Amino acid sequence: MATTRIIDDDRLTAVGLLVEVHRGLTNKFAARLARHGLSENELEILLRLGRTPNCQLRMSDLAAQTSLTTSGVTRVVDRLERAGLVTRASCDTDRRGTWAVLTDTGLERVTAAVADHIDDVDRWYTGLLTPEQLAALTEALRIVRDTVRPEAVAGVDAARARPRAEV
Amino acid sequence: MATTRIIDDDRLTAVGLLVEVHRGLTNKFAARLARHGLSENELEILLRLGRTPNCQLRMSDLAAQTSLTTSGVTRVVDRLERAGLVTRASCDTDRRGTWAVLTDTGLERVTAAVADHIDDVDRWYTGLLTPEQLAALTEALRIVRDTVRPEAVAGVDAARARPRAEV
DNA sequence: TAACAATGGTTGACGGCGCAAAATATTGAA
DNA sequence: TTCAATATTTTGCGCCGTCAACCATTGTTA
Repeated sequence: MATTRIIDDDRLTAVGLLVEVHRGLTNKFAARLARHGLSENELEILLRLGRTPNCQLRMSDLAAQTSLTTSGVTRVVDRLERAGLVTRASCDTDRRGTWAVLTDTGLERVTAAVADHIDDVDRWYTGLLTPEQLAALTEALRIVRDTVRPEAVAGVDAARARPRAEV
Repeated sequence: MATTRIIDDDRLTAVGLLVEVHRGLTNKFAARLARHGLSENELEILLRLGRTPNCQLRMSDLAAQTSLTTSGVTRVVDRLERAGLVTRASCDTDRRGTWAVLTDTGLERVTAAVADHIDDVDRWYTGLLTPEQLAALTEALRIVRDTVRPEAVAGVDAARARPRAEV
């Protein structure tokens, strides 16, 4: 029982803060997203598709970008397809592959959802900080991201949906 | 299908970064925690208990601090109890209430786990930044945390396990 | 004191996601 | 050609945590 003091450490509270902020934001965002019938993961997938020239991406690319498992992506896309926001198309050049393709209604839906979402982001996150604070935050996060999740860095740009870049 | 341009926004990438970092860190941490037989949530609960003078906290307090549901806390504590790291004790002053009490082996376990964990935190997070960068990051996060999750601010300090602070 | 709302905690049903094993397609080598 | 090794996606199973319904206790109001 005695007194314990190992457990208070600055580094620990630093991550703690990050985790708390993440959870807090997630909760704040969830409500409005739900009004659009979307979860955070679903929004992210739709976004990634929407950022692409042809509005399509291969399942494995989605998995790489989102740090969902491929199986996770399968299920999310299942739901989105059932909702009519995405369709699957088989890949001509490699018949193992599958494209997830954003439908027109999918594009409309994500556009509307994102508009609202950005309001929330501004309200609960970026809008709370001075430009300098935000810049510093972003810079620090980018440094951590680059070493903790290097695939994603490549992923964002290398996600050219057209001829399917070899990895 | 057409060309899409709605979807690129600085604010969006700012949250995206936060989410990516969180996921990345979570993944990095999970491996070593698993070697201690703990999940992130389990570690957090043990930590909160360990920080307390009597190594005990009420279920509802744990829920408030961790932003798990009360039912979530019930199940985590179930597991921890099954593992012998925590016991439940009924509360004399309010017989609805239940204390979660850290056992001696629980304290040992969390101490060992935290030591390793801090290494990871330093390696993948705090150690990557200059003191100034870390300070700026922490400050910005704290601002966001305070508005996004005000309960937690009170919670951390008001978590005096002794006579049970009224909320 | 009786009646009833409010609080603390647990339970059952359920959904989301990961892991590992399938199913299918591709590539390379003998 | 044929067979092994590899790559892409899906599926079976199980864990974890939420939601809503529930029981027990406490506080309040009359």
